[in-house]
Amino acid sequence: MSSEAFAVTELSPVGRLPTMGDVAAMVGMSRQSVSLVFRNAPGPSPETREKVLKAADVLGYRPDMAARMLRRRDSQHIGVLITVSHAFEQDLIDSMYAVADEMGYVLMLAAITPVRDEAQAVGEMLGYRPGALILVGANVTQDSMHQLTRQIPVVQVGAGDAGAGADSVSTDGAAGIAEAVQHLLALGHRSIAYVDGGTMPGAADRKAGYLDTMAAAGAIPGPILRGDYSEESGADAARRLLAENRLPTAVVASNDQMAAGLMTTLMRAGVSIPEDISVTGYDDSRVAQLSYIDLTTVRQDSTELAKVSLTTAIARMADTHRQAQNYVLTPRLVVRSSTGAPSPR
Amino acid sequence: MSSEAFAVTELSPVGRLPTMGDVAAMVGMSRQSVSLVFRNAPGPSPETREKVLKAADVLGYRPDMAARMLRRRDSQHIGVLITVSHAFEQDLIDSMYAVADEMGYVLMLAAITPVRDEAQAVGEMLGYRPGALILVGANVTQDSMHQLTRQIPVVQVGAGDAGAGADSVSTDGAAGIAEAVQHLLALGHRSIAYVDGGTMPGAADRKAGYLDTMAAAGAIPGPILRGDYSEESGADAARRLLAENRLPTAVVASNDQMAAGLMTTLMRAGVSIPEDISVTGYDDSRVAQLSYIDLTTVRQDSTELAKVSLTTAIARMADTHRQAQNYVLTPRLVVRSSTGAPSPR
DNA sequence: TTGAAAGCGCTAACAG
DNA sequence: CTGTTAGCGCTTTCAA
Repeated sequence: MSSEAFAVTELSPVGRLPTMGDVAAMVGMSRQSVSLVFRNAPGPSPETREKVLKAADVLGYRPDMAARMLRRRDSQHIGVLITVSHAFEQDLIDSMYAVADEMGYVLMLAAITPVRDEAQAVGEMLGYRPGALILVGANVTQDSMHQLTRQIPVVQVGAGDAGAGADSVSTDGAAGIAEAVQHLLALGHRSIAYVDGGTMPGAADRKAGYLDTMAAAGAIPGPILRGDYSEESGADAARRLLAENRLPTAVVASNDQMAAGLMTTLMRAGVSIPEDISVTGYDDSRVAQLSYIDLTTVRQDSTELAKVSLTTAIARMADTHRQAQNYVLTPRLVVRSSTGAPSPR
Repeated sequence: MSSEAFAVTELSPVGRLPTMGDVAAMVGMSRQSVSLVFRNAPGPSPETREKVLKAADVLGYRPDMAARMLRRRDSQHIGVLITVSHAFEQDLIDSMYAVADEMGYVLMLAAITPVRDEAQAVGEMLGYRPGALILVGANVTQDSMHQLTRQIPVVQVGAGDAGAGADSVSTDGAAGIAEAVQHLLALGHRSIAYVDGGTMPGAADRKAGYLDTMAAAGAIPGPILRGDYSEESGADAARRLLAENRLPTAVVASNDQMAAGLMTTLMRAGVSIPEDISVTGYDDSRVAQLSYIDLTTVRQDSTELAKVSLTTAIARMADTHRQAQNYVLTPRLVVRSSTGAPSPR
């Protein structure tokens, strides 16, 4: 059996990958011992481990994940659903891979795109029987979520309390936006516009933070401009502001991408930032940190979000009967050059 | 498939997903018949198919991909490696999902991130034994590529001829940039700077297109600014231009993101586009199409790239002995408002 | 169209 | 540490 396997590997231009048996044969041991080595399970001595790993390296062996997934009782796989167009999620994924690796779990990615909605992505992911699902900034209805959580542990990240039996991890949007508004109020702004995120994840909380803080300070809120977390909707908001006869002295956008679109559009129209108008964002994603945006924003700690999401998912896999938890992390204002005192009118 | 992708009628808090046997039992048929239905294989009558699918829907059944992958002789899975931070790749993934679905193949995604290099992503992907690997804008050394192509068919997308036994699909970078340069020359520009992509995929070809076209027109090339396809490196290039005592009348950037960073930085410095300086990009990704960027750029047809990449991968899976092919698609200039005639000095 | 039997590569339980 | 036995959920082959 094993010698035949070697022959195949060497002759064909695209060789079939070796199996655990090939590795075992090479080091003169049983498949089971090799299995123990690759699972990091107790048993094999350090020398044995090294010998096995070396042989595997020579052969180019890697455990077959399909076989492993099929056989394992407890899934070590976690499905992650992402929207590829939101800057913040990229940072999150990065952190998630790191954390998952450290904890001995494997991440499987599925993308939600304009032509491929949540339901499709979820359905495909379920085919792999992951131990849990992590939804990053996904828009799932309460109904679908209910059905989903009956089948598999679900952790929703970055979109507030998920309800419907799902765990959730997010930052306190109301508190974050409140910090941004207070920062502007302290600088002396009273006329502060807001760019809303509509039905996007977390948008409702953030808007509430704006309204409450303005009210508490006795400032008149508005105008409130509609948006959808995209750069273009931020640019639209800017155009609507420019169409008014007078600009507010500051704008709070409910995410960085809209803030960037808004800022750049204002700049193109000859409006200086922060001299003529101050702008804040939310997320502290890559765009906020670009030198030519340099946006005062509310930082979500992506490493922490990733860590909490994964530990929650893993805890839930171990005990499927436990209550759904809602973790709310506290965001932090990061002041950059897009905000300043209002200039006298 | 139906809209009720998450349908299930299970009672336990997190129910085990049903198997093919459960579906078969429900409709009083054999597992094999159910299997035929789910594989869209000939045999079962239309009525049988419908009955089976309906039962599956009620139970919330989906075929176990791990089992399927393990047993199938010919893999229907294709691994796609992506860098999550390049705007153009997002469009590409979108198209790929659509094309793969249409052709009956399943895509598995793995992300290359700053903390997770190509080798790691490739290694993980190989564990799933996909039929082929598609590398989107990846940076793989000739050595690694050689080892890789010995194990599995590889298609490199968007980075020119891959060599080392890999198929490749890309657009003609030299021709594309040549079009951009000719467009500027026709407008009357003679002083045209270039923002290079360094070691990034496709950068060498694009640069050659710039140099050759300038030479052919008898124009003196330069300055050539180094970059790495990131917004920030475009911004850096802008700062370096601004530090000179006089600006060129036009800048050709080797991708859209650098063009965007450059444009915005120039605008912040009070330089008008296209009045003071014209700017072109490459890719026609989402950023180029933003209303406040509205960049003249070289369009890569992501749908076509996706289609050719997948058909190539699939052809190679069917016949592993066939020669590696290098497909070169012709890009097309898209003129927007970031270019115009040079203003008299 | 269906049924029976085999087996993909691995993990898991147990006795040595 | 090894060997044995079993089986995850599916596809495949062959025979009915």
